[in-house]
Amino acid sequence: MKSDIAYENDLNPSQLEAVQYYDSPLLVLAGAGSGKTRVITYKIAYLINECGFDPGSILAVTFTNKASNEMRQRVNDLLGADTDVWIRTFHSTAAKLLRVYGRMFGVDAGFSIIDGRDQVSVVRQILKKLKQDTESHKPEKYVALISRAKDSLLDAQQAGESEFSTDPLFYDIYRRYEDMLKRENLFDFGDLLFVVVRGLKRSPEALSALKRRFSYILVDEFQDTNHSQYTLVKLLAQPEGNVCVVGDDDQSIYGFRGARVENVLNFRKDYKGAKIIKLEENYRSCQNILTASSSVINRNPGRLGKTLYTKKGRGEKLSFYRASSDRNEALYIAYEIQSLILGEGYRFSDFAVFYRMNAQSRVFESTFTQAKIPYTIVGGLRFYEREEVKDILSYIRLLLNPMDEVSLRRVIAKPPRGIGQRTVDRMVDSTIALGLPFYRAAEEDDIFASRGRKVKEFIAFMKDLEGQLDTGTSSDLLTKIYEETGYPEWLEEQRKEDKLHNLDELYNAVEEFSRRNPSSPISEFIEEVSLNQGSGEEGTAGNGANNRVFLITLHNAKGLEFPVVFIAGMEEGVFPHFLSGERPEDLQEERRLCYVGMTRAMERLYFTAARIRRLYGRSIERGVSNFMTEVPGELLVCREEKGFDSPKVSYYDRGIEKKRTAPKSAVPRTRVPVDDLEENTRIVHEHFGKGRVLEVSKGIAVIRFDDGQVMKFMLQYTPIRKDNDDGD
DNA sequence: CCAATAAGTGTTTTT
DNA sequence: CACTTATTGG
Repeated sequence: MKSDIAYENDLNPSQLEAVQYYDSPLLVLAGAGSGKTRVITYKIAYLINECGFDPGSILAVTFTNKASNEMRQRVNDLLGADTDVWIRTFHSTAAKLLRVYGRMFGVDAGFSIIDGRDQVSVVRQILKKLKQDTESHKPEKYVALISRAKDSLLDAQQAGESEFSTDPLFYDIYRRYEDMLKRENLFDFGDLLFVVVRGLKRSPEALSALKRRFSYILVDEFQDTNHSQYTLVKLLAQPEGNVCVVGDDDQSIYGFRGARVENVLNFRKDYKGAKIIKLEENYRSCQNILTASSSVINRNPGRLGKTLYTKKGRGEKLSFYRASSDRNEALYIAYEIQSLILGEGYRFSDFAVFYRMNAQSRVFESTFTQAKIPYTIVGGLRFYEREEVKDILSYIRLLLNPMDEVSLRRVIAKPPRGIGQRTVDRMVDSTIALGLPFYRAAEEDDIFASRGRKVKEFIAFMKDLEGQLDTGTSSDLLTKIYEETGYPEWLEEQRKEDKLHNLDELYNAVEEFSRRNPSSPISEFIEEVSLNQGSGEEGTAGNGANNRVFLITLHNAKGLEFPVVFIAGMEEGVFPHFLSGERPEDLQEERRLCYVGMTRAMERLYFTAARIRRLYGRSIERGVSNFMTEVPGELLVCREEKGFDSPKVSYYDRGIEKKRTAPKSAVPRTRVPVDDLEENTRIVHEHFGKGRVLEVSKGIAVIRFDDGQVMKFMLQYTPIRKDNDDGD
């Protein structure tokens, strides 16, 4: 196929240089919105079309599945066909290598992958065995330590030798954790990379095999690489230098999971003759947004420093709104979205709401549902992490890997079948002692028999299901599991409609998978969902397939862009998060996160805060985030919520002391008095205060508020009423 | 020894 | 609020 890509036309001079350069290792310092994905995708096309690289020998790594899917799509569009280029996340690259070259790496390629919550339950198990209370020794803390050790390529012994932690208990826990995972052929996320890197270091054959396999390597979001990821790239790309990394030190936001910005800063030292190209023209944001975000990020010391510029106009000023409560913060955003749609012709999909914590999404979900604003939640409690979905998947995992104690413990009492903790402990002990999967061990050890019929029944039906594993389709197997476990009936008894619905969704997902990959075993489905944690049907509401507002954490927002962005929860303690307050580098990472959020916005950028926020069942009053003071005042329009009666306290929050609060539904209550609105009527809007009606037609009112703002509202959904001040 | 219920508690970000 | 552990009744 002849190449007809207009490189010179489609790319600016720096981008073009980055695409065409391949004489030595290349570091592209790409500012926010400077077209870095464009560079990577065009470079892949260029390598194939102009330099004669075999597509299958190019490896392009990203951090999220979302990013890799998008990149594949764009490469396919450029090349006009489905490409063989390896476009994968780091973890999926490592998993694939281990599945294919398991023997070379000395691992059993039938391993299962466990997620963070499984890790916690393993550590909890270990702490129990060690008779340590989980109050003072939090499992999560040890999981984090273990993960960081693996990121740093330290096993339990090496961690001990290098005094990785000051907690002496840690090494014992880590060692037991390793033993258990090994015994059960389980890999956590950190293992995937750790085992590959260790294998490459130990085995020159493996290393040279992979070097032959991959002739060029591209890495996206290089500032987010941890030590093991950095080492993997280095092993594959040194000394040949066939590598291009793209990153932005200002967007490093994953320090908490071991990312090292220094990897960007040190690239030139580690790769001899490395070329550095900066991309500084921003194609995304208006000048005001760019200026404001630069002003924020400038507070951070030790940056490489870039000067971003744009040819776009100044655009609107940024806006800050402080609501009285989290609920009213969400309402404000809902009205603002409706107003911009009516007044400026935006669509729902032009908007995104960013927040620091997943817990903040709930209030937006309920408020948007009420306001009839369709939304999509990205991240949060993902589909494949939901209890009922994980339970069913665990049955499959247990069938695929009968040594998997984590899955066994998960499913054994779901639904309850008369087998408890104590019996499982015995089953597991026996399994360990005999080194056999539990349903083989049952034949060797009458401990199982002594527990009577219940255990035998469980084993019998698991054996039966095992027999079904290789016969029939994946969806047949799922049907069988639904039938034999009685899980759906169990949910039905408890009236868990949502959960039942999720099992239907799961069935659809499996069926869809079978259709897409007719010859693939169900293990590949499990692999996909284990690594692709973000995919699947997310929580959605409203109709219209793609025209939805995005609700998303700041971390997940990286790499995306939206015409209008709301950054919610701009409160000290929420953002920056109070746990990041201790060390200055943590605060700097929060600031980079703020920068990432701000630079997603193309045309309009709003900050919002709540004076009082309900979180973890408590209502707490908080001050405004210090980040707000870092946005230049002349670029920011600030407003505070105005209530119906009092300028400060809203109506909704009178019952902060856990007394009953105002009626749940704001919509019907506010609809009443507006029917007779006409031109020139004085009104009060719950959030924007007093104003005058300029125009009313088809249920939409145009209002000029006393502070000069003109906004449009759908009367049906807006808390507005006639101003009766004169009368009283 | 199992399973349902009550009480208590900690509060981030993700592959 | 959501999730873990302690308790009690079977």
